[in-house]
Amino acid sequence: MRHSPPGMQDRMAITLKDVAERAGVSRSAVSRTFTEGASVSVKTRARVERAANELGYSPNALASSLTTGRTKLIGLVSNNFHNPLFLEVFDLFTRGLQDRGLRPLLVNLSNETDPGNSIQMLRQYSVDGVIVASSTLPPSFAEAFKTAGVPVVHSFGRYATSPHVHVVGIDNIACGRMAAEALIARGYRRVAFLGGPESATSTQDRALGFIDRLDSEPGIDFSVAYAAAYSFDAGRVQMMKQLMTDRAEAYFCGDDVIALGALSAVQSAGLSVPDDIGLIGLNDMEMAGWENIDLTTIRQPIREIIEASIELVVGTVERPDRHPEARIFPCRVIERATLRPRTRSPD
Amino acid sequence: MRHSPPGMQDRMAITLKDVAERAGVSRSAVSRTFTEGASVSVKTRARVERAANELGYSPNALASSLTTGRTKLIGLVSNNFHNPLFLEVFDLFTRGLQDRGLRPLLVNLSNETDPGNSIQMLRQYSVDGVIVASSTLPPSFAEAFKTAGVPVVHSFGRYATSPHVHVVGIDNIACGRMAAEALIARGYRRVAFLGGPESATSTQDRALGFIDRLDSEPGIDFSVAYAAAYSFDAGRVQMMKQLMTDRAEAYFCGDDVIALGALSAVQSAGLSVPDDIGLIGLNDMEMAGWENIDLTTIRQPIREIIEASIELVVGTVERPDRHPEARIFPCRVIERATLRPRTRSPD
DNA sequence: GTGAATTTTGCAACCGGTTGCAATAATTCT
DNA sequence: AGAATTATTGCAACCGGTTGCAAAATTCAC
Repeated sequence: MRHSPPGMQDRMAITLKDVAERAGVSRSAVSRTFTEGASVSVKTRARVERAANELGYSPNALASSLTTGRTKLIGLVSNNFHNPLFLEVFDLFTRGLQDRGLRPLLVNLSNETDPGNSIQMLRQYSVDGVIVASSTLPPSFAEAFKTAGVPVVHSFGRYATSPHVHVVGIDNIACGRMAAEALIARGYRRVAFLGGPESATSTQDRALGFIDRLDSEPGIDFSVAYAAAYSFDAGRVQMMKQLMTDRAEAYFCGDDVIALGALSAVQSAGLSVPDDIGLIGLNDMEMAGWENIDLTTIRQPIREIIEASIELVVGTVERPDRHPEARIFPCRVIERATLRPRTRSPD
Repeated sequence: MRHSPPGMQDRMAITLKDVAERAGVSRSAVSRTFTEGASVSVKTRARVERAANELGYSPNALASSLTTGRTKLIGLVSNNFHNPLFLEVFDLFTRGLQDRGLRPLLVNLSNETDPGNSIQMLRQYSVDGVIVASSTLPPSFAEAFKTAGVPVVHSFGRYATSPHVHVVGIDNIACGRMAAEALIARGYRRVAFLGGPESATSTQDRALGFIDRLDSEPGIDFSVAYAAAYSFDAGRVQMMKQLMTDRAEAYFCGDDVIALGALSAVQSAGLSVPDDIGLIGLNDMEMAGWENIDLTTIRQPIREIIEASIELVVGTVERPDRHPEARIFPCRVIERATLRPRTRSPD
């Protein structure tokens, strides 16, 4: 009664040995049948495959990882679970990894800021590599993985001239300049940066570039403010404050989701965009293109960034001593409806 | 030169044996030190822990799974990577699982519809259990896991009176009725259902309930339409069509994200909400509360659903023969600004 | 201090695979 | 056909842990 009746899926899984016995071959033969490029005659292979099918066998990836040293597990760690952009990011990462036969082990470090725990747990699971997908974590976070001997890529990380780990992303300083440029070209004279959290390197760099470009432009007034997080609420709250105090003609928001929050604040205040206030975001997330939002923004090529990240992590798994690399992708302004038209033609 | 200098992290990981040698005890002793409730004297434990710290040892979870039969890996499978609600869902799932020492292995089946591959791969990785988080997959999908002997919970799945697998979610039929009720109470006489994909059980049930309630209400005209997906674009496109043909006074949208698409279409057409057209969504995703959206909607208690799902999958891992259960959580209307005020008081 | 009861410990086998190596079988060449 | 070469196969050890069992060490009771 307890022992499953014939034909019924048994509780415990079928193993190599079962297949070997059924096919009348050694366990090695079975193993070889399922290993790419191993030496098996067509005859045995056929026999094994038949037996395997009849039994419904599929090899245990974890057991084999023990000897091969590869789990095909990739840690995907992020702390961005409130920015809708990251749904797209997770979509692309999971698909991209799956397409290469890799499995994402998702780590949410919304609370944590210390890499220690994540590193420990990801090592326990012998992940082949790790992708840190976050622009709000410091470079040291990703570096800690490297120090621990885990191949790592920091996606959306800070571009350093001599990086310690692989970084894939954009040149945030250049983006800041680009935003300044866009505002100048539209004749705005009083502008401001409405950034994400000040501690994020991405925010810092965007501010840097923005300020740098404006400094070299005579007759422009500008200010800088930071939202508490890359989130709608934080953007809205911060924009509310701006509206009460020193209101600018146009804002460069450090992220689309902050721009959306700002937009909401502006509308609540009974002002209109772009007539009263201009807004430009950064990212070009899906929602930015929605017709009732229609946000002018700087597009960050996330598909390319994610593809490159995966490629890089795979490469590093194969050659762990590979020299750290920074892959930076160009951004460009997407013209929509939250800035007034250009008054100057492009340079 | 090749062999790492003392003090430096060696390429290959530290194993049980290394620790045992250093501590001068047997491998069993080390294993026991790291196993909850095993018999070790305080003295050996101390010795082992010291050695382990010095070497930076942490046990290999995969190797131990081989004998314990538990990986603490939970497959989290979904096909909803375009509905912002699911970023919240993933956030809550990953956090909830992590808090219990479980690791989510994320599976994106945006393309796939056949459970075969996912089942195979999740079995290869010996996941302890699987959570299918989707309202657009048929019950048979989750059942296939069960048939394969994998503990499974279907979150956001269809409520069946005699379920074959654990289901956690809401009573979609009741929600449909609730929506109808809300529209009736506000005096709308020409109403419509603007659902998600017709193949999704959630859509079907919401339609069912909606129609059922309206059928029993004299003097109400209603129609039914379906968007191609649970996405903004699909909602917008479908609403455009509605506006060209038989326009209703108010729409029950099968999901918030569809409601947002519809809202966009309405606004593009130069109409206003709720003056010209009323909208009620379903889910109450974060964005629905954003002040410039302010969508009236039916709240689905996702925190509770996710908590229950995790609890249920954990329970099923412990007792695989546990009787399938349906946990249904109540929903309620969240009053915001996309329906005109009630004309009747609540019953 | 002695014997019994209880803890702690190590041995060895096992979890489900992989792989170097030597033995065997199948081909190829002369 | 026989020797030389090449392809296939099984054995046995190993990957990094766990665990039943019996031996050794402690603790307890008297």
